[in-house]
Amino acid sequence: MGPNEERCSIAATLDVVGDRWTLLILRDLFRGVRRFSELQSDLGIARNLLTDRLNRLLDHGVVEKVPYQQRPLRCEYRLTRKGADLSASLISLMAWGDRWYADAGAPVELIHDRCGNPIERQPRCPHCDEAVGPGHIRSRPGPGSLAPTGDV
Amino acid sequence: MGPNEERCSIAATLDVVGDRWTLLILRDLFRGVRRFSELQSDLGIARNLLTDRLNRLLDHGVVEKVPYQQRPLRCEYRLTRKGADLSASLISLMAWGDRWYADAGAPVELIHDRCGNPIERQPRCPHCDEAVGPGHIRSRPGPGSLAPTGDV
DNA sequence: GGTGTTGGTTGCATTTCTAAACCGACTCGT
DNA sequence: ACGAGTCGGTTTAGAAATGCAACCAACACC
Repeated sequence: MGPNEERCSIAATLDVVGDRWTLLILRDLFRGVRRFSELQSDLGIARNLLTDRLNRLLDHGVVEKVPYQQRPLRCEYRLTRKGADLSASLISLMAWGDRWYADAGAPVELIHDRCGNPIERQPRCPHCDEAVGPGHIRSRPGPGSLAPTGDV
Repeated sequence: MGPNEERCSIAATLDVVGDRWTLLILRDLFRGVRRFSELQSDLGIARNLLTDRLNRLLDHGVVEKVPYQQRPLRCEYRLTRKGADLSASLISLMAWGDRWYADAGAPVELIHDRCGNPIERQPRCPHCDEAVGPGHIRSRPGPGSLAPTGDV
């Protein structure tokens, strides 16, 4: 897109999943909704768009098609490792919605499967062993760039 | 939208920022790009769309207009507290892009301003004191809902 | 008075999205 | 064997969103 897009991982990510429907599809896949018709009726998305978005996700290796029955051959869509790895992003978006729009409290709580305790969703500094708020994060060029530094 | 949208914080969030341009605008605001013309040329977005997206963000209280000079009165756009709070989401998206698309290493590194160490961007369990991967997160109804449970 | 900068608005062509009909492969009931 | 139903799509036509370029207003500077 713009001149500064090439070296930005946010833009790279949005090229793949930066679409309202795509993100909602991924949310449903995380929730265990995996079949075409289930996704369609759950989301209320037009069928051609659902086809298009799923194919795009297949192309990018974010989901894969897995047969759940033969004769007639029917497949469901599952997150690949790469796709599952988006959970942190969806969780962050959810955290923001919880915080700013869920007046009655979070509709859903996320918990660690092993211990049952709620999960923390803030960036944190392992060195200082504390959560790091928006105002205390800086950026600097990483191994893959020469760009200047700024605040995040 | 679909039938299951009402009580989902992800959908609520996407209603506000679930748009490719909106997320890129927010990224730029985090990076310190604040003026209309800077945003326009940096992103390569059409001016009418930029106007529209900024107004939408203003309406939702995610950004605010702050004069940076009088005569002629000119304003820049700044993140509110609510907007700044989206940093965790953008950071997660960036982390995913870094991981799956930055072959040469992350273009940008995020560090804690106080100590200069890189920030951890994974959800974690404060109880077990460890990072929690995608496969080890479960969901259950929170204080604001009656919905059934599933995996995330 | 003419030129430049900033922050827009307007109008029109192009792209994308929605809704609804249609289709192929198959199963099941009778 | 026939008709109805399910699943996973494709096609089509109209509505909405987007992109692009031109225009505009307020001012500064010279």
